Amino acid sequence: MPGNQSMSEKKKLKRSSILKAAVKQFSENGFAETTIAAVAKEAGVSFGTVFTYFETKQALYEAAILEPLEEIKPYFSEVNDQFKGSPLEKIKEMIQCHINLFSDRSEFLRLIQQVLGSPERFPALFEELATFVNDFVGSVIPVIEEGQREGVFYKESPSLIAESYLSILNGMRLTFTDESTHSIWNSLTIQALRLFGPVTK
Amino acid sequence: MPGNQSMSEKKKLKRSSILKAAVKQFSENGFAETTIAAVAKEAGVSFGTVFTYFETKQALYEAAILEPLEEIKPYFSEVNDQFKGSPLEKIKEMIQCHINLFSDRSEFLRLIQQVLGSPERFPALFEELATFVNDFVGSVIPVIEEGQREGVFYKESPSLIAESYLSILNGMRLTFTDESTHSIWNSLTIQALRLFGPVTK
Amino acid sequence: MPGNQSMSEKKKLKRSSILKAAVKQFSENGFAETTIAAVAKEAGVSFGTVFTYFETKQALYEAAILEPLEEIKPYFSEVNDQFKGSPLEKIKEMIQCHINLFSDRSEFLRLIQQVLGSPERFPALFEELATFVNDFVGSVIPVIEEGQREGVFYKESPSLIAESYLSILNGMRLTFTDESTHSIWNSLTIQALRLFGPVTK
Amino acid sequence: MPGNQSMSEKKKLKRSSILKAAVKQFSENGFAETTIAAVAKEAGVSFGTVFTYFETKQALYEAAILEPLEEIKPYFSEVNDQFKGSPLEKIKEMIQCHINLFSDRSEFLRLIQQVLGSPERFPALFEELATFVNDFVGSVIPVIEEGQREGVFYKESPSLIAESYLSILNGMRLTFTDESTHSIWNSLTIQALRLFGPVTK
DNA sequence: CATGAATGAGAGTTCATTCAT
DNA sequence: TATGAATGAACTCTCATTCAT
Repeated sequence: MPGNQSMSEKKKLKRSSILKAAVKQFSENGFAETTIAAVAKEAGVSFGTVFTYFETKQALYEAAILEPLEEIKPYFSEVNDQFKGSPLEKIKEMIQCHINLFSDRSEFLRLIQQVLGSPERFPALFEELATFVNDFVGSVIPVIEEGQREGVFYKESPSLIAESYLSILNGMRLTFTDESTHSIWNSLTIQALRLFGPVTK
Repeated sequence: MPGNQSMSEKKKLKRSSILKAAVKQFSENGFAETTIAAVAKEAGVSFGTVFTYFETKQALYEAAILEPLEEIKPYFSEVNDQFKGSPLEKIKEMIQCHINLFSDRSEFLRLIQQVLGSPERFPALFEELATFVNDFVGSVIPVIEEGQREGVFYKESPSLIAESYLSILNGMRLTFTDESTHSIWNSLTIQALRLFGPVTK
Repeated sequence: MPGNQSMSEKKKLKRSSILKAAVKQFSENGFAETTIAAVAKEAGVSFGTVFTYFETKQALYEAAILEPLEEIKPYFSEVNDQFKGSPLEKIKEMIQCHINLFSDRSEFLRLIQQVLGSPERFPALFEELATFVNDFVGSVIPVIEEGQREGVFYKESPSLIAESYLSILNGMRLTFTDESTHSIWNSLTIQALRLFGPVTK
Repeated sequence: MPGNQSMSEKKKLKRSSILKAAVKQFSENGFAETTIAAVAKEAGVSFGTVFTYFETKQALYEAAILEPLEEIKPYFSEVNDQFKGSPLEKIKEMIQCHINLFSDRSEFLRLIQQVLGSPERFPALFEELATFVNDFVGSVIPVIEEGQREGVFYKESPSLIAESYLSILNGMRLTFTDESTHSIWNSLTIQALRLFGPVTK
């Protein structure tokens, strides 16, 4: 029955508008200082409706983090396959891609940093992020090693390089709060690249 | 009168034990999910006593950030004077110093990151931190410029170098949560240095 | 839909039962010594429900005063029109009417006196009452003046007469706390009347 | 020893300055919303000192009412003896005296009205005031009766006359908040007198 | 399914009172 | 005696969650 179909569509839309509102509110005000009522208002529904789609506030918070995380994951996996060219070119492309991501999705990244900053408070989410980090590190190491064999990357522990790269990504989101200016983000690319190898130009 | 002296001593001790407890609790649980009662318990006083020393929870939070910030400030100012040797040596020393600081004072740094992550929520504190960042950048730029003239640092915008350095410092605190292992922190020094210039060894 | 109607009915009933309880509690214990919990208990609801209908304790207090004041207003306006006969008969009737009101609604009148006794504490409410007084005085003056022309009322400033009449009304509520005995209230009518003119019998 | 003497003097002064401050604060803010700290500040002492002179807040409140009441009592007793002339003259003088008292001591009278308005809250004080009222009524009745025999006062229950007189006194304090203008208070004298008998001029 | 009234646990804050100095 | 730091009872208000409509 097409009626069912369209109703299901409607419901999905409503659910995702709530989730979007949740990302916004949680990222601005944190878990505790975000009220379900504020999320509902932002999403244009009554607060009772939020509970129709998400059992508890905690569940909403987890969904607001885990679902966007799934969207982001592809950009951090299969590094060797999805980017093309020499190791240096692959990493350059990857950084460009990540920087774009980070400059666009500042709200979601604030959420990530809330979790990273409160491991005891959100253990399950933190674990999920740790796995994400490990997967990325595992995925990028082969590229780094190849670059090292080619002599273009520092002879440094590949995992350390990968982790310092994640550090600067995260740190940039804290340091450059005025997200908009893409020019700055672009010029950060080369700084990130310098964690991998000496890049003069 | 020595009585006055010792009473004032006692009071200062109590105040600082409350402040220390506040740093711990706020850093673990954030502003909203930290209760005054928990701080009081941690400090070994009744919750009423907390209000003897700090007018409101907000004031306690601000003190927990601003007072340690004052202690930290010297390490981020007068870079050119307080570190010795060539520009490369100065920066190396500076990084070593900052990394030690960051690895030791993880609680306080979490607080900083809470503020950086919620500029709208804590505008006054955020402004304070922005000033701190600007002062540091202003203080380190001459050293970078000298290193650039010597040809050991990248010909990159000095302020961009300085800010990317702060980014990696901040980001490291998020990425390496298990603070203890100093060995990791040490090996991060070289990665930070590589934001300034090509460092092979 | 009758369902809507009845729900709205139910809510109005609950709201007014809370308001009634508030009048009782506030009049007995004053603003500060009345707890929302006590009002809720008296009204047979949980204290959270009180906040569903009144935003703050202060708002509840204001409603407890202003809403009954609206009910009372008609008895103090259009004096010339609503009471019949000669000026003396009009005033006599009016006093009778007011005395009945005052002897019946002692709780509400205590609230009024709390506000009159704390103008700095409740400035908005006080202003409202001042307006009420002025309106009454303005409304009764023509009747007094007519009585003066007829020679049955004292040749005294009409507004002074009106205000002294309000004074005795208010004062009676303080002096005769054991409200019940209507006989006393009745015999007070003549005393009030004597503020207007010489009444022998 | 004169030292003792003067210390005792000093103490009495301090006690009375606290009491004076208490009358002011309690009359403005009521019992519950007056803090000991505010009284202490007004009196220029530390709040600990207040407890040196008055055991509890309640005791301070009672003293703030009962001690001025003692000062006032003489003006409400022995009416027949302390005022001179015919009954009409006596009553006229008495009213003048009371009106002066009421217009001068508005703070204290607000306290009285707080107690009259909350008999359940301050039963002991209320009882004290009831006795005061009874004593006054008993003291003034003979004068009224004499005036009635002379034919200048209404043939009305003397106690009712006395009580309605107290009512108007009390009510005036509520109605005329802007205490200062003595002219108004003076013109109120005649209105009060009209509760006793017909007074044309 | 959507709504929002009802509930009450929980938190910040105030302040009388105690008591060591 | 004077002081003010320490304490904790008590109160207002918020808000997640439930559930009847």
